[in-house]
Amino acid sequence: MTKGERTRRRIIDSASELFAKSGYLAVSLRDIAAHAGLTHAGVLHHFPNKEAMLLRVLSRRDEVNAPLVLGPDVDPRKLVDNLVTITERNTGTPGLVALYAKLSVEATDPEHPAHAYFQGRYRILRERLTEAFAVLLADRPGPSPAVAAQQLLALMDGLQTQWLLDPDSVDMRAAVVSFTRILGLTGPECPGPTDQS
Amino acid sequence: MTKGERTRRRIIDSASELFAKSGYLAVSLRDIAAHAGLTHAGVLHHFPNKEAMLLRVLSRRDEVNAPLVLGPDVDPRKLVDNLVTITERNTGTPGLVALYAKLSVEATDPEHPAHAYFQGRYRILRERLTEAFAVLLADRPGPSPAVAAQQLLALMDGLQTQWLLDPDSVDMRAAVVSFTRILGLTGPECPGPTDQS
DNA sequence: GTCTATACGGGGATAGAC
DNA sequence: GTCTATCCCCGTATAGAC
Repeated sequence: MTKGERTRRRIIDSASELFAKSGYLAVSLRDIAAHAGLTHAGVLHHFPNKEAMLLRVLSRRDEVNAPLVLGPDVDPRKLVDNLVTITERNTGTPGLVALYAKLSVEATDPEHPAHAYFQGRYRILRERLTEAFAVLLADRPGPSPAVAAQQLLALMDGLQTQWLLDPDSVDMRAAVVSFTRILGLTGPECPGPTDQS
Repeated sequence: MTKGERTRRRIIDSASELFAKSGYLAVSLRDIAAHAGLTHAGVLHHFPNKEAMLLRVLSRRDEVNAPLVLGPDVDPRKLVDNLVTITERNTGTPGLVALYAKLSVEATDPEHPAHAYFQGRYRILRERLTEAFAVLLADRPGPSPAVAAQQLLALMDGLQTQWLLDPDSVDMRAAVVSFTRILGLTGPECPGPTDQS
């Protein structure tokens, strides 16, 4: 591992920690640089701009969550479980949840650097969920697998906004589990992995 | 109408237009001032700071939509219809949808000027929807009225993100109507006001 | 009351020395 | 690869012209 790679890693670790604690806007390049042990100009030698660092932080998180949903070997029932698990896990990292929520909406602007990234991300997620739901919902009344996929993704995103605004107002996990149950994606037996998390 | 009032109006019109196009953070006081035909210091004569302008823009839009949901004389069934109507209407004003979506997520930050505004907005909406659903869902299986309220609001918000990213990927109205139907808020008869919109 | 001119501290980004 | 110095823009504040 070269010196540059080590420095880049230090920078991203610092950015990740500071972003998660205080959000993207409240943290300056000078803050990150100081935390990583160099000047803000030094940081910008390794990343073209602040936003590129943010995207790097987020994509590193995707490397953790993506296999739970997009992996080749997750069967439909397990995929639904994993979505609940991700929702649970999100409850522990409000900083990162806020970052993702902010970026996905900002990226709504076609000129935004992350526009294509999020377009592709949602398209792939919808496709993957549609496939899984087609199996689980075969011949059930209610929405088509494609619509159910849109709905579940939208629900998860929208719940985050309400939860970030007022954490006590919403139980994200309960709302997601409840939705999978009315759709018929989950049996009424057990709400997921465990009830305590 | 005094000269001051006309200027204030011009400023808010400009701010509304620019915020809708680019979001709150990306638009500067100098941008707004130039669009309204004065200097940024002139703008700050009419509004104490940028935050006050934002809140003024938000409250002006609420004057249109709020009666459809929060009005004292909307009965439960009509309220559900109105939510579908708002969803339909949103399809025609992507700029305003983007503004609200961006702001509601930005405002997740406790330091954000509109934080309290959006906290209160969601709280009231949840309360109002919970009351209405309590009537419509009496003794039905599925989520409690409170959870159903959280879910429907979350669904509407999340659909907007997907729709703004890729308008052809999602039919917001269809997804909302479908959801009200599985909940049992709407009978299977008619999907709402009309099917063509 | 309405507005311009100007200044301050802090932000992201760039140029060029070392 | 990292620094210092610099640039321009931001929100905000004040002084003063009309």
